[in-house]
Amino acid sequence: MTRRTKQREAILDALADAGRPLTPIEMQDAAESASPGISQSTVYRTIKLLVEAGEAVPVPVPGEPDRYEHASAAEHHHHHFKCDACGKVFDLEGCSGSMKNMLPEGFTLRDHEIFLYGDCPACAGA
Amino acid sequence: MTRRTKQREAILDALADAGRPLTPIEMQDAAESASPGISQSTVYRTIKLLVEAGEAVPVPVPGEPDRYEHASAAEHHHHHFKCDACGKVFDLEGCSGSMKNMLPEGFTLRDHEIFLYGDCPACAGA
DNA sequence: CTAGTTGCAAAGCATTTGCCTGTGG
DNA sequence: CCACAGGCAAATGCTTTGCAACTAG
Repeated sequence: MTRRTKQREAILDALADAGRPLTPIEMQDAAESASPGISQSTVYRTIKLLVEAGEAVPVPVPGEPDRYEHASAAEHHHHHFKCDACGKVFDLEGCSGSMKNMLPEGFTLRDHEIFLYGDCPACAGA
Repeated sequence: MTRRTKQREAILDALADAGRPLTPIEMQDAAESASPGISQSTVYRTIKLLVEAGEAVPVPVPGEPDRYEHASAAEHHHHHFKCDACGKVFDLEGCSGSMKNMLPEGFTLRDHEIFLYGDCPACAGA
């Protein structure tokens, strides 16, 4: 039912190698060398499959299309950083703690998402 | 150059009255009674104008289209809560503090965004 | 073999833009 | 008056889907 094809390997490898969340376009570019001519439909379909299979995790980015990261990155609670200059999203370790003190009366808390913005080392240096 | 029309008043009033960030669709619905037949183009064009004029502020929601809130709500630093059940976004007071401890070596911090998820009082009660 | 996969092109959505009519000042 | 605004519809940009050809197992 889940067949092993070079397109799927290319996409999963791209995610694993990147070490950071990728957009569908970035995945397609990264997969292009391992599987030339790979189509966008395949990229999107494969993303959906990988997410359902738990091998990839969607990373919602405020105001932008979702990115996706390899499941191994999602094993621990973490957040993300987006570079103002190059637009890349990076993983951040840790979490500043509970958000409960921000919650008004009557609301229940299930999860939270934190995004930091600034410059990544490569761009800050330039 | 900025003409006062009933469509623009309807949209600005909708934002002011809502007291929480609205999607373009929600704005159109809310403006419908004050300005029947208002078109989507007008809603989007007006949003853009209001944002440029500083009367409305975009609220980026992870994985979803932007919402917008009235400028008065953005005068102080705050974050947002999204209800899992009804999908509405609410303003939250305060901020749990600095995020600098999450930042790896070499990154610079400009801003941050926090989103909490759970149930709002209306939905949690039901 | 043959059901799962792929590529292409068309279809969907949300948002933007062009164009011509309408109207605020 | 007449330049700014509004409504409609076509155009975008991103993502999904239908379909016929292809291929892994």
